[in-house]
Amino acid sequence: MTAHNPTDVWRRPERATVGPKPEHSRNGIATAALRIADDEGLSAVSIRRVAASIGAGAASLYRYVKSHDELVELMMDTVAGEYQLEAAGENPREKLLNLAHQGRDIMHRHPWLAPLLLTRPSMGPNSLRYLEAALSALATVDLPGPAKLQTVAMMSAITSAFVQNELASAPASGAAESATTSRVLYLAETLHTGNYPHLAAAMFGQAHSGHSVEQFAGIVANYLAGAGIPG
Amino acid sequence: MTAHNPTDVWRRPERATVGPKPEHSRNGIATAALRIADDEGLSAVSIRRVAASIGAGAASLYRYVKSHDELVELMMDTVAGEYQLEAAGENPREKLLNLAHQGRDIMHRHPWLAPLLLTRPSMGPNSLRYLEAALSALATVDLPGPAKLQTVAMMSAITSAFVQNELASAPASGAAESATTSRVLYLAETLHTGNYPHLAAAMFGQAHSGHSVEQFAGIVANYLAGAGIPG
DNA sequence: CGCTAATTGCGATCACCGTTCGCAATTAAG
DNA sequence: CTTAATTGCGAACGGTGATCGCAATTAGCG
Repeated sequence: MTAHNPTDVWRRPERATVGPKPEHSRNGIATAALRIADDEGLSAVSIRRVAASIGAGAASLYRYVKSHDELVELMMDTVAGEYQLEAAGENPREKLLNLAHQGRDIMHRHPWLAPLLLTRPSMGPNSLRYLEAALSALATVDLPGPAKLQTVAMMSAITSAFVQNELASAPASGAAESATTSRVLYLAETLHTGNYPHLAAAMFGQAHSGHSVEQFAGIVANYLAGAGIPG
Repeated sequence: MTAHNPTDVWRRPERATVGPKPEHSRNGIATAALRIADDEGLSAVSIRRVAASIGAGAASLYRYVKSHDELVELMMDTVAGEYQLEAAGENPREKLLNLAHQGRDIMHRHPWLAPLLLTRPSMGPNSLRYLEAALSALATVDLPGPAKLQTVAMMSAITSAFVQNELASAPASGAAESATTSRVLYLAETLHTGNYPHLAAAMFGQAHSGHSVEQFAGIVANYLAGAGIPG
């Protein structure tokens, strides 16, 4: 019956008024989880693993976090704190573009982030501060509130999707290498059958022209312009 | 050492040349898994659950599918078969828009799809046919192959992200209801603190103006126009 | 000060999960 | 008819998220 929501973490006080001093903190736990995710991927972030990495018992983590999803929520909000929100630009479009570039950098630093952002909303204080900053950049724009919200959401989605493409086609390291080559091999086989002629033609074109950053800037800027954000 | 790739399903023959007749088929398994996912969500699609639903032992499923990921791959390709690829439009932009609308409909029929499409590539025959059709719509467009590919990928990502927004803000049914109201409640609390003024203002604007379909069409059309797809 | 009530850490345990193994039964090919 | 490959599957392994109950700790109150 109690289908807990991950965002409930933010409604609970971090520290109780009575009882023994907690030996750990949300921040410490989030940082530990973050390091594991950066090093070994999100799937390595299990309750037991994180608990062990800070020298705690598995069940103890549940004093700080009510579910695994809440742990992830903590992680997401922690990295959302990496934004430099005061950074700005000449006009609304430039300001948003600035945020988008920062988002791309953050997702490159934390490869597990992009899928999460595409999959679930994050509502921690840092995430809300980011949203607030993005909307603040649109303060002078004459658009209904929900439209502004949607524009920002769409920009974030585009950013995440783009980064995920980048990461997927990046040089696979170690164990993931065989997986990637296996996929490429299968694709090569399939394309040689003669079905999918347009696909075959498209993939044999010259590799991406220009740098990835510029492509990204172009796509986002173009989207914002079309959405009515002045620049 | 053997880090299996989900796309390996498509390299194995469905049926062996010798041995007893299989009692099931990839299609039957995919259909059963699909029904479960539609009814109870993707998390209900476990090997044991699917096996039981077709009257098979858990270990038997591994004769058809080498991993849970391959099962998901089967599901994704099955729903990719719901596209009507011969449907068209007057110009490239209209043709792609047509595909985007179909994609949106499919994701509405199968709420578990959008997150998957945003998260992993699908390379089954039906998925490739879809890609081929989309690229075929761009045959007359003067753009390098990789750019066409990226445009299609971006359009799909935008579609998935948009649908996920739609589904998230849709009337939550049953058990998910409490989760949604809990989130709204937390948001209301937080906005009343006075921080996040722009956020508060944006959320109190009139609800989405116009129908969702039209917003979707506008966003996609605008993106395609900016990407240089003639219409 | 001492008592009470709340809170912490956590070992043990539960219900699942994906996956592997070994074996009996079935079948096409030589 | 024999042989070799393939199927179905019960049993088991290691791992997961989550819960429970208990001993230890602590703030606030009388």
